[in-house]
Amino acid sequence: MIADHDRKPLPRAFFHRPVLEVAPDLLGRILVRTTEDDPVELRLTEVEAYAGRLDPGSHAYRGRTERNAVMFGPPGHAYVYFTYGMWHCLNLVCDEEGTASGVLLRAGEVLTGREQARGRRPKARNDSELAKGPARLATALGIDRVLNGTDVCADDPGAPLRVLTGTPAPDHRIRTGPRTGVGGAGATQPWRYWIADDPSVSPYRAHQPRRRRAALDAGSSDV
DNA sequence: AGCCGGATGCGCT
DNA sequence: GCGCATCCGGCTG
Repeated sequence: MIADHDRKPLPRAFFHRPVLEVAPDLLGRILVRTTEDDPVELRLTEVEAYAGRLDPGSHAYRGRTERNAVMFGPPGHAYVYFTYGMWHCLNLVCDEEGTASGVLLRAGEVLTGREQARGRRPKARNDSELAKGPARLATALGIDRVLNGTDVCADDPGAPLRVLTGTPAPDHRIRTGPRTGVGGAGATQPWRYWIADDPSVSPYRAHQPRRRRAALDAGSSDV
């Protein structure tokens, strides 16, 4: 259950701060996806910070392109990208306009609209798997590139995507560690944040450099 | 319970 | 062309 006084949208000023402040502060907040069907509401349990031009792990590291343009825009908007040929991931733009930082929403606990979420994620074996992982979260909420650039601070209760106040996670329940699947110079910063012992948090996976075909062929010398 | 490969499209070098 | 802010199924122990 979500109390009425926890249902206020986060003001744009919330996102108008350094990404390393915003990211942990998003834990425990409520993400609401509204469609023609029942809305799905989830409590954020895991996020990652991406620090734009300063961050080799960020899509914005090499500057502005058509794809990452939203990251350079005003805070409080959704940056949605398509990856691995089949998945979408959702980020929230932070900092000031012109500074391309964002927070990747990696996991959450579905609170309402479970039927909707389950319909979109038929392979989830239990409720805690509905949004365990960034692409699963986007799938469970029916998020795709159509929502790229959406204002998540809109006052309109019918807006497609909103972030509500919820109950922020207390500091002593927040854990930090390296970002999942990020390699190279971006791998060292502990910019992944999650709520301790929450069953919806995704397992950590280190970056896996894809071996090239030549290396694979050399490995199987007997044929 | 943990590792590995395939699926699959597109952005960027 | 390469590699990706991933997920899932199938394999091994």
